[in-house]
Amino acid sequence: MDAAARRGANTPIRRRASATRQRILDGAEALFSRQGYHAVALADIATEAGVRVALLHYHFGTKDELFAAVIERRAPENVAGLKASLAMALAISGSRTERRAAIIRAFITPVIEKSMRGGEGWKNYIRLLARLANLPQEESFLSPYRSSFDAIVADYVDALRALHPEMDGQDVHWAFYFLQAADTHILVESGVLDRQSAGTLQSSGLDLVGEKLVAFCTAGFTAFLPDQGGGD
Amino acid sequence: MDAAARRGANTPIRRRASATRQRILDGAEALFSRQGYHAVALADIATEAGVRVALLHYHFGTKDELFAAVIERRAPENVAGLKASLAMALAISGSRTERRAAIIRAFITPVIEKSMRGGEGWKNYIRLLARLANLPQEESFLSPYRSSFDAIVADYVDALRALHPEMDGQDVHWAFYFLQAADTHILVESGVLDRQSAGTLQSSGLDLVGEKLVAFCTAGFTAFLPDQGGGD
DNA sequence: GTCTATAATGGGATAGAC
DNA sequence: GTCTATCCCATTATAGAC
Repeated sequence: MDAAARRGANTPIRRRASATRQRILDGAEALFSRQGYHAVALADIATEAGVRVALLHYHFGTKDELFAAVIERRAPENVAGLKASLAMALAISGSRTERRAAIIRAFITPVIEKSMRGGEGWKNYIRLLARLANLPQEESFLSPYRSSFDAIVADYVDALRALHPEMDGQDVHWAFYFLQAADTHILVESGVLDRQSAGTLQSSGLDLVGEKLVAFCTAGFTAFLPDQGGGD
Repeated sequence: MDAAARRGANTPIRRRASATRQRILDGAEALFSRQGYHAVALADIATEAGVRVALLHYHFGTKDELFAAVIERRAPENVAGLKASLAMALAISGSRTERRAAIIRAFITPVIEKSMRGGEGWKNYIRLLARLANLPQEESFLSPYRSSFDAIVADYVDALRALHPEMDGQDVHWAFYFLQAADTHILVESGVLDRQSAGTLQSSGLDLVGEKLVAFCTAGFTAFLPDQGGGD
């Protein structure tokens, strides 16, 4: 039986099944990202997706496995986006400060881009990842995703080290760590900024937040440059 | 009946009750900080505290109320520490960069101090607060604590504004927002740095992390200073 | 693939004895 | 104040009809 024959026989069912799977993943993604793993019941997800609870088990197995499926669905595209973004940034010329800013921007903006203009699903996915990044070591969900993400982070750190050979290698790690820390926090949209600025600033306007963060972090790196006099 | 008589009659019982309450709070604090609200069962807390589940209800009511009690126990001391720390920082003289660093350090170090040298309870408490700070707006636990914390943050922002009148007022908010974002992340001890640096750096050594973060953020603020040429 | 029905356990909360 | 016993609802997961 060749591919065409197989598809001819199975397409209608496969289509519907696949659509159902996507809707379940969408619902799970939305709820997990807003309430966290433990606060969400499978019944909630089923309602959100407009299906019966038994279907979740049929398509994905246990709750843990469904969660993992949510994480893994968009992971490759997300990592690929970061990889491509870094490659483009490395092609940019200019002063070292400009090139440093380009690398940092290349890390921050693709994720914001997906969150702001990738549709509701991406927005939820990014928030979910950011949430997970803010969990203590003890809670180790998403183990599979971590390795590929850490690998791409290593590429960014290497790029910054190559740009600043005069900088202590460990300090580059520290700086990038703080960058990531701030980045993951803003992507959760905790609302602290909105409250503390009494509404004059909005943390949900991620485009602006991202640009401000790039500026802040680019300047932050200068803390670890040797000769930075910085007097006044 | 005067205070002495009342105490004379009730002290033994009150003592024991109070000790029990503290042990329950300690256990709840430890588990909530490591696993989050929803992942922790009252039975877990009871076991951790070495008491029966019914006692949790007797002393604190519902699970929500127990959680609130955990937050509120150390909140006043924590806020008072930040307030005192800011006052001391404002008395420091030096260059504007030095004074900016002093204010930033005054925000970061007292919390680290409590986490590192305040005993296991404080360590757990700080991690719990940091966890909560990384939650989306939707999940609004700790509402009572927030207002007092936001008030002290406002004091820090005001101090930085006074120090840098040439800086756009909103940019000061942005910078302090990023500072807080990075700070809350490191206090969770997510372990990302440890993984990404292959163990050569440890995010659990909060004293060092704090000093690096102060340096990074102090430099980060210069992004929003008007005339910063920063060429190379 | 999707449904109904149900098993099996877990978890928050209360009553009442001591 | 602390204990035992228990209620009752929520939740995960499976079995089997369609």
